[in-house]
Amino acid sequence: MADHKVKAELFDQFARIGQALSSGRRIEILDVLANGERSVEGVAEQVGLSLANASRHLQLLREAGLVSSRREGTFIRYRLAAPEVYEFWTALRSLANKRLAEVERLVEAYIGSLDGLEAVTREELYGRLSSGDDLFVIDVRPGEEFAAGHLPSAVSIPLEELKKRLDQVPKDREVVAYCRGPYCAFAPEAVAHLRAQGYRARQLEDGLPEWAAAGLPVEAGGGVRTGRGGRPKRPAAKVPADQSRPPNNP
Amino acid sequence: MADHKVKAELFDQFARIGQALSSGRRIEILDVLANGERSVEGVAEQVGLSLANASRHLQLLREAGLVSSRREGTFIRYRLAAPEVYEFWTALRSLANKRLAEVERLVEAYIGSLDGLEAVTREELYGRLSSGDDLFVIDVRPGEEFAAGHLPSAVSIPLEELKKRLDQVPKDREVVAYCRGPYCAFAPEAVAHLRAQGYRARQLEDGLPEWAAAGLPVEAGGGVRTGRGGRPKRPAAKVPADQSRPPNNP
DNA sequence: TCGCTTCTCAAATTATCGCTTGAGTAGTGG
DNA sequence: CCACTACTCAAGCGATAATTTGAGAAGCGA
Repeated sequence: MADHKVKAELFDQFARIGQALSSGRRIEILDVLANGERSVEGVAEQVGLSLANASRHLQLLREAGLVSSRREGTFIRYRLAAPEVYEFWTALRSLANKRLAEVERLVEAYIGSLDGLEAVTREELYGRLSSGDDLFVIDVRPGEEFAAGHLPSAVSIPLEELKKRLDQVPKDREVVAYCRGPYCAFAPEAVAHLRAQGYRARQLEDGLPEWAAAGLPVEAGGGVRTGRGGRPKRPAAKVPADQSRPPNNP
Repeated sequence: MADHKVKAELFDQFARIGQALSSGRRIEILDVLANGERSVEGVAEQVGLSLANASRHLQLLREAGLVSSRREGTFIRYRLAAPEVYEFWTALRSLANKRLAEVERLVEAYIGSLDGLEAVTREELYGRLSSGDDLFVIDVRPGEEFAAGHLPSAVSIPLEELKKRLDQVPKDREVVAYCRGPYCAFAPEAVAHLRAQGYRARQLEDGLPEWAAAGLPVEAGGGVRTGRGGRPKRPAAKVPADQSRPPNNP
C-alpha cells in the first residue's frame, strides 16, 4: 500500500502554490510583474512594501516557481516564470469573482462604478487601429511598464503625469486609455479626469497583459526611466544567467 | 486618488482563495469532494484527519466559497460549491506539475512508475463501450463515491475489497480500472495486483472527475454504505436547505 | 422524554507568517 | 582600494494558523 506520508507530501507540493498566493501582497506583485520585469525596488514601490519585505515576498514566489529573476548590473529583475503563471492568476481572480461576493463590492469601491463608462473591447480597438481610425491611445501605466511592452500605437502618459501633460492629448480625437488590467484603477481615473476636461475618452477592457495574452500585437521599447531618476534605458543590456533554478525542497 | 487600503483589501480577497489552498490537507479534501458529496466524518476518514480538524478545514473551505454543505438528518454533507472549483484545482495541479520539479518525483514515489502501464484514454474507452466491446470496468474507489457517480457500465469493487472479490473479475475479459484522478493510487494498485494474478488489466487515464468534466456520461446510484456500517442508502432522502451562503467578510 | 450519532465550538498549544530593523553581500564606478 | 547602490540575510516580535481536547448543539429513534 502506497505510503500515506508520501501522498501528504505530494499534496503539500500543490499547497506551495496556494501558499504563494495566500498573501494579497504577493498577488499584487504578480499583477505588477504581469506588466513586465521589475527590480526589487520597483516592485516594492508599486506594491507599497519595504525593500526587505518585497525581497522576501519575491523569494517566496520564486521558491514556488511562479517568478524568476536575473541580475542586470546591481539590479535584480524579477518576472513571471512562465505564461501559465499569468493564466493561473486570471483563473484565480475569475474564481474569486464568482465565489466571493465581497470582491464585487471592493472592485466598485476601488475602481468606481463602471456604469456609463463602457469599455472598448480588444476586438473593436484592434479593428479600428488596423483600419486606420484616428484614435489616440494612452498607456497610463508607469513608464517602465510601457517600455516593457505596449499597444502598437500607444503613447505613454503615466497617470501621475496626466494633469501636467494634458496639452499632449488632442481634444478632437477619441481617446482610449488602458492600464494593468481589470483591477487597476489607473485607466478609469484617467478616463474620469479626461471626461471632466471635455475629452471624448473611454478605456480599453482589461489591460495590457490581457491584450498580449489574446495574441494581439505588442511593441517594446520607448522612453523609460530605470531607477527613480529619469535617465533613458541603455538600448542593449547584458543578459546574465537566469537565477530561476527549478525549485526543490531543501 | 483611489485608496491604497481598498486595493489591499481587494487583493486580500483574492488571497482568501490562495489561503484556502495553502494547506495540502485542504487540497486533499477538494480532491475527495470532486468525487462526490461526503459527510464530515467521511472526509476525515479519507484524508486522515481528526473529526474536529476536518470540520475546521471544511469550514475554511466554505468561507472561501469553494465548498458548500447541506444537512441530511444528523449528517452534514459537503460538496464542491461549483464546477469552476474543480476546474481551478486541475489548473493548480497542472501549474504545480510544470513549475515544481518535486511533484514529478513524488508522483513516482506515490503512484509508482507508470511506464509500461499505458492508460486507456477516455475517448478510447468511451468508443469501445459504445460499440459494445466486451470490457470489464472496475471502479476501485470507496463505495460511497461510486454511488455518487460512476461510469455507465462500471462495477464497484473498492480497492480494499479487491483481493477478497477477485472471483468476481472475469479472467477472459479485458479489465479497465479507474479511481479519483491522476494523483490517486487506487487504480494503479488495482491494476498492478490484477496483472500479478494474470489478468489483462489497464487503467483509465485520470479518474472519474475528469471523465465527468469531459462531458462523458455518468450514472448515479448503486449499492452504498452511508456510515461505517453497510446498510443500503434510503432511495430518496429529503433535501433541506443549502448552507453554502455567499461568503462575506465579518 | 432519553440516549445516540454527528457535527461544531472554545480553549490551549505549538508552529508558521508578515513585517521591521540592522547588519552583511554583490556588483559598479571613481 | 573606497564609496555607493541594490539587494539579501538574520533576529525578533506580534499576529495567524493547525491541531488536539473536551464540552456543547442539533437532529434522529424509541
